[in-house]
Amino acid sequence: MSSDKPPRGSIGAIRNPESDAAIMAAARDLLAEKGYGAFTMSEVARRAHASKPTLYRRWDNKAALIFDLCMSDRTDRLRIAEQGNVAADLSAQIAALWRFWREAPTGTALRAIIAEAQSDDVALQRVRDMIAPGMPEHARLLIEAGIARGDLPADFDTNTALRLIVAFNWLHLLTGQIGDETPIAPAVRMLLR
Amino acid sequence: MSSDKPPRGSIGAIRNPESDAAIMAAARDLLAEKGYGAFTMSEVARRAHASKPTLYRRWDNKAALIFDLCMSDRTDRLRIAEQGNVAADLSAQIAALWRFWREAPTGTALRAIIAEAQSDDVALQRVRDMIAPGMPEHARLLIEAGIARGDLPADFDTNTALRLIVAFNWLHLLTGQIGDETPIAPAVRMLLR
Amino acid sequence: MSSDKPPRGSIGAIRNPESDAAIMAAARDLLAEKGYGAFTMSEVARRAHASKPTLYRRWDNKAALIFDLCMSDRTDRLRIAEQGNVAADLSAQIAALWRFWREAPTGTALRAIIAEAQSDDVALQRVRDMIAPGMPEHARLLIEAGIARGDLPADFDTNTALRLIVAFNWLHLLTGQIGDETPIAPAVRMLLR
Amino acid sequence: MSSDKPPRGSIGAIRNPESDAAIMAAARDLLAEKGYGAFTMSEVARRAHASKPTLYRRWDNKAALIFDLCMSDRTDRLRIAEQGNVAADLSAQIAALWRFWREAPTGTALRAIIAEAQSDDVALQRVRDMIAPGMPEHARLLIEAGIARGDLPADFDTNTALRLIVAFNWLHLLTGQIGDETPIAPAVRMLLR
DNA sequence: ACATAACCGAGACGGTACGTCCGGTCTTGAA
DNA sequence: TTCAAGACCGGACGTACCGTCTCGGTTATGT
Repeated sequence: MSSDKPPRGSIGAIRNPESDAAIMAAARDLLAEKGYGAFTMSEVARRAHASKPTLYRRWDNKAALIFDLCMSDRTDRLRIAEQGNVAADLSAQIAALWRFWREAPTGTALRAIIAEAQSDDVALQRVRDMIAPGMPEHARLLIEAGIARGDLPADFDTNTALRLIVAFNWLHLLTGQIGDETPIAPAVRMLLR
Repeated sequence: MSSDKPPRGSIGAIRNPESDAAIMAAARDLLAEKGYGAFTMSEVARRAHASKPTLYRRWDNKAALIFDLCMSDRTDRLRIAEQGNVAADLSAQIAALWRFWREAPTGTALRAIIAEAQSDDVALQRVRDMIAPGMPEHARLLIEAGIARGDLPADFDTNTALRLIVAFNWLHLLTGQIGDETPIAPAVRMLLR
Repeated sequence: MSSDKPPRGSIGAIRNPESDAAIMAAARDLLAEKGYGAFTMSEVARRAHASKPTLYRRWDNKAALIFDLCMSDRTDRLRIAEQGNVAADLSAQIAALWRFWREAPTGTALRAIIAEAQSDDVALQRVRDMIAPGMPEHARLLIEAGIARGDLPADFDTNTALRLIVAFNWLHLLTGQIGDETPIAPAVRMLLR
Repeated sequence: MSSDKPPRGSIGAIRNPESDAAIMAAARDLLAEKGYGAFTMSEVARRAHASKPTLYRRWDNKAALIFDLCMSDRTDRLRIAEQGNVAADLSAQIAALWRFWREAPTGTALRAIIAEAQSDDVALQRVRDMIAPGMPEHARLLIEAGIARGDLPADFDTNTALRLIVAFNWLHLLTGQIGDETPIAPAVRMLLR
């Protein structure tokens, strides 16, 4: 899964894009297999058949790499079959996100980057940018569709709702409680009235 | 602030209770002054004029100490002058909590323990216990008073609301955004209808 | 050769003298087996069942360790059976030194430390101290005995002779030519008249 | 001093002879300015507006470049006004050599190549060749003139004397003590009787 | 009165990750 | 075919922190 035996080597004076991919893949695998506690730059380098300087040429530090890992594979499996019911759709989407976090290592990566941000100001800023107003776009689109449809009042406070949704997701992620999806529906119901 | 100059020394075959306090104080100060990134067991020991074994005799590891720090000074300044308006009271209480987190190092400690919990299962369990159903008791009392008063419907989903409040607080804490209290009121309004 | 399996561990708040010995032994072995090019602090640590911080607690850097290695086992096998002939005795002594340098890793260590001194001012100063006036004491004693005996004139310039002897030894050491002892006698003859 | 701003670029299928000179000049300057510790192939390339492959196309490795540096500018300023007194002439010549080593970076280069030779067999062989019998030619000529003149006995052991002179020079060079010329005269006196 | 036992501060220890540095090789695209 | 530029691997460097361990000493308790 993480082995193209011969090291890639340089392809000239520009960075080898293969390396980026190999490193990211190795990092993803490592995070998935061993978790954040065993996530080591040296081990990532070893698995990617890369060298530590190559890693640090591309990412300032461990936190930056994990952040990229976080960002790299979002917005994929989060497409849901919308049914025109805001509450149901939003619940389904959150459940899909939780499922995604459980299956891909993205959930673990996000936990890691949030942890890292508690002692690294640069990482903190990046995390802040992740939750800018209107930010979980998928959710915003659902809500806006609901408003357009008239299911939600025209003056619905979308940004506040979105922020509460993010907060709700993070809380469950950070406490390792994204396995049980039953809390989702009541929360969504409360937010939408 | 962290100096009772003469080292305490032993008081015999039982543990010196002064040490606990001195260590906690040193830990609190260190966290307040330098933040979680510079929070080191060795430095805590040095400041407390204690030794590392003394620390580890009382706390299993760094996470346990930080957790204790978190728990030690809660539920103090969170008394607010209730006015009988659930939304206003709840907002005031959340604002008071944020203020408390800003002023005391408790906020930093909570951030630290959440970070620690991302790679330490024992810490994770402790964090989970912190947010058990009905858990921010102060808030629960306010909501229950509102239900009793009739301001909130009898079937109001208190636990879900509480969880959303916790999530909302954590999100702002973990992203270093507890300085601006304006998001509080809209969020509370959304939760209470 | 370098294995007392159980790691030594700390003996309290003072440094474990066993560690010093174990590290020095490991360093000596490594230098003898693999040479200066493969002499690595990590490898020394590994062989000594010590940790890198333990090495660096005792020696500022690689150069300091090698220097100690140099100094640790001098003036041992250099006792020769004096015959009362200054030239013969001095030649024998130099030959004994070359033999010592060949057999013990001290020769390699000295080569290493001289090399290191070319890019490390602290090491340079240490090397300078090694060759302070009157410094190869064994040789000085032989010459002084010769003066006392009347074999050498009373105004014999001992320090200059000593310095030339050191220079001669170094030249052959640094060029890997301490195996052939034939150049010794003519040189000594020239120095003593 | 090390800047011909426009990079030279290729002149086609043959090697650009300008590069050799530019690289040597850059290397010389770097060695003179920052010393051996900061002497880096990358830095030489940067200063010479050359690339590392260009360096390695012409020199096998760092040691080879430094060696060339050593050899490139010898036997220039070492002409002295001979006075027909072997001791005086030899002393003057050694002093001139030391001055040369101090002023040109050749002294530093020689220190560097000797250091390099301690962990590189090829460099070691080159260094050995530098001190082949009869090798510091300037000094040999002076001594041979002295013999011819009758100042030195016909059976004077020139090679041994030369070797001791080289050794003496190296010792002072390697210990950074070529600034004080007072030790020269006594040493020469001892070697010539 | 004295021995015991648990405490204490100090700090060294093994282990291991971090992020940096340099030597020598490789590839591109231009000349 | 050469060139400049610069990315690449490999691996050593020296630092930091965690949690453990031992020392030498102090103090309350048990005899």
